[in-house]
Amino acid sequence: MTTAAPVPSSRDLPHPACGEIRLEGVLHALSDPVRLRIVRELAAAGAALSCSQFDVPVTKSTSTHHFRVLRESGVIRQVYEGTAKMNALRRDDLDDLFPGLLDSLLAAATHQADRRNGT
Amino acid sequence: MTTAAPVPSSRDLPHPACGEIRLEGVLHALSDPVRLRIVRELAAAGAALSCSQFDVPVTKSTSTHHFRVLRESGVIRQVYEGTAKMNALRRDDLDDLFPGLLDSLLAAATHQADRRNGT
DNA sequence: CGAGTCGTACGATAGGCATCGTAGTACGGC
DNA sequence: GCCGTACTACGATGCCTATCGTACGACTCG
Repeated sequence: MTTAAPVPSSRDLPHPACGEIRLEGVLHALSDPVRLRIVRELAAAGAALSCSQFDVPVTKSTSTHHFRVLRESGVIRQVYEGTAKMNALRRDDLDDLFPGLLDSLLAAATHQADRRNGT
Repeated sequence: MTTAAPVPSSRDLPHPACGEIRLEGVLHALSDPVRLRIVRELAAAGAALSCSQFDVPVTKSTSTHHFRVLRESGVIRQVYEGTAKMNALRRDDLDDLFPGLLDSLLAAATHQADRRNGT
């Protein structure tokens, strides 16, 4: 099981409540190519991933920055698990707030990537 | 009639071709509250509007800037008609490139506005 | 032609932000 | 206790951008 053995490791991170998530913030978060890529990998994985498992073309400190932007805008949820920091899409919250938006965005990103890959 | 007598008035404006429209650019354009508001008004109107018909809380020169960002990102199309500059959503192009995205975005914006208005 | 309206161009300004490097903290294993 | 790993915090830097005011160009109407 994935949701029943947290042991959340004392360190906690601030997340916006559902009511605090702003559409503009989500769009801004996803308008950066690096962050869009992170979200796409996260959606493709369908599960939480540690920061180091992502394939992004920036240094660690920059990627820390991007993960924070994603968390503070409400796109992902971050939880420490030992030395690793696990990242998960807030799909349920986003689907509740903005029905269909996340799927459209992911589909659009895939569509665009396919087109640029020459079909 | 409104759609059959162009006489485009010599002044032409550069627009990105469909293939040049980037998802990141569209999201960035819509991540600004002023521009999101413009797009919502445009979608609600369902027709082209002149710049001065929008209710935005910025000066003219700033609104010129926002309209240009929207045009250069591929979200709207701008055409001169006499002294007025008509703005129209590129709904067909966007729907073709990113199916369902625009509708999800507009629905999300409306949903959020309703929630903040206290239903 | 002259005046008024609509929108632009340009410069200035202030703030935001993506990026990096370095130094440091938290945790797990030996 | 010590070391390695994972990630963070902080400061610096350079770019982008949202905002404005002012001066100007394009067009319409009298």
